[in-house]
Amino acid sequence: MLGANPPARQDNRQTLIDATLASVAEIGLIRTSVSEIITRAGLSRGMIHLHFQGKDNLLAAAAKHSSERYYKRLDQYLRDAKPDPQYRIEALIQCDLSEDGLTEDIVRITHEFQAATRAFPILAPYSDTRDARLRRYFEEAFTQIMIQTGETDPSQVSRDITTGLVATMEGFWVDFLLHPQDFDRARAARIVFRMLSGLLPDYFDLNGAKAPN
Amino acid sequence: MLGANPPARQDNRQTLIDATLASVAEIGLIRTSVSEIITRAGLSRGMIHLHFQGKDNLLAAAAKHSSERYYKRLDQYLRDAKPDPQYRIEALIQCDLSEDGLTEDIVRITHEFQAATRAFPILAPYSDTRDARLRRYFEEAFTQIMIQTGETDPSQVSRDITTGLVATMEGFWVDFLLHPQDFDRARAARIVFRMLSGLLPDYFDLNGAKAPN
DNA sequence: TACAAAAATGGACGATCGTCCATTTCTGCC
DNA sequence: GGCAGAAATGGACGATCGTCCATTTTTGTA
Repeated sequence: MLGANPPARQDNRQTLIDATLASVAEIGLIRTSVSEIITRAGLSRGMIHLHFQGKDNLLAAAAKHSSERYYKRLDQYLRDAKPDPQYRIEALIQCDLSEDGLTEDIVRITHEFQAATRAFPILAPYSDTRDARLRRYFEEAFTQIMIQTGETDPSQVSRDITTGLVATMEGFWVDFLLHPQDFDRARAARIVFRMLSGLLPDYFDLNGAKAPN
Repeated sequence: MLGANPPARQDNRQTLIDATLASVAEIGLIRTSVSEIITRAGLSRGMIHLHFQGKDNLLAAAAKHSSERYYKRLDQYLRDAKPDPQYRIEALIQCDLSEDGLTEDIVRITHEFQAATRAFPILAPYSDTRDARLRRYFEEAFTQIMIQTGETDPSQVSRDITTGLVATMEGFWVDFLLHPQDFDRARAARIVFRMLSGLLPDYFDLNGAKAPN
């Protein structure tokens, strides 16, 4: 029957995606087999073929879901931030280091998919979107600041600062991945703001964004 | 016979390690099977068991070899650097961004092993040694600088700057991994030195280390 | 040259992989 | 209640996985 129980169909689809992400986070992509996924999902083998036509498409859907979940959090932090660019920048940094944005599961999943791009080219579109979106938001905000400061080449300087900042945030994720128990979110934020206050002392101090004098 | 042809034995051992690293770089750890390795090495299946008792040990040996290769380059750059801490720091940065230190193969291998730590716990000791050694060298040099500047808490500040710098370098590696063709080594170095010159303007400018005034 | 030990070979093994499909179960309408 | 048709099942399939070992080849010494 057309449209018969579409919610249930979507439920099982999502259950498979959730089980895949849970498995990737817990035992890694290498050990995430079809059997492992369907066991975690509590469904039968055929479901993967029915919903995704194969394992690769399921992995892609899982990567996409993980990526979109990250976007949503980022946009939510931006909506809650003051409109001035330095506060938007602070919001992005805090989001990327927050307890709900940077979890062991999330950072593991992100890095597993990043590393697996070579073996599963289908994952490529979702493997660096974190960087891409974060970069765009940062760059827009820094360009606003550079225009305010009367910088002669606002575009180049904002691109440089953005690249450095994104790299630093990415590096903190790797740091967290390798040493989750030693990682200090507040210290990481302080370090980032120390760096920014060195570059833009009128807009940042060690505690974060500040109102221009 | 005891000691019979030990060079050849070591040759085949190293051939297996090289083949493993080449496979990991080219097709990823997931697709790096025993068959793949022995085909690349031009040896027979049994050699892995003979030399390494199993695939896991071979992977660990490959990770170790890759890690030690990184050390050697780092130490060579340090030996060639001027003794002042800012020049040592510059040397470490240049090493980590150089054309022989940061290649597509190396960065892929590094990230594959990092991500695989969960599936192969035996790889853990070699997965974050890059960070560890780089961190130690940086911190020693920054501490020297902080003592020179009369900083009240040289240890804490140098640790913070080191953590931020290592994170940034790590992030550039991820950046290079995802976009090797777009990556600009000189620009990456400039960005790092821009960051450092903001923090320590007496020791760095946009071009790198400078002699204190 | 003959011999013993190490090195190297490559096929066999059971386990597990991902895919596929014949079958059963479920669901909403006539 | 009967009937499509979709949803879901789970076993079968060939391929490939990593391991292991009986056998052959190579090597250095006696």
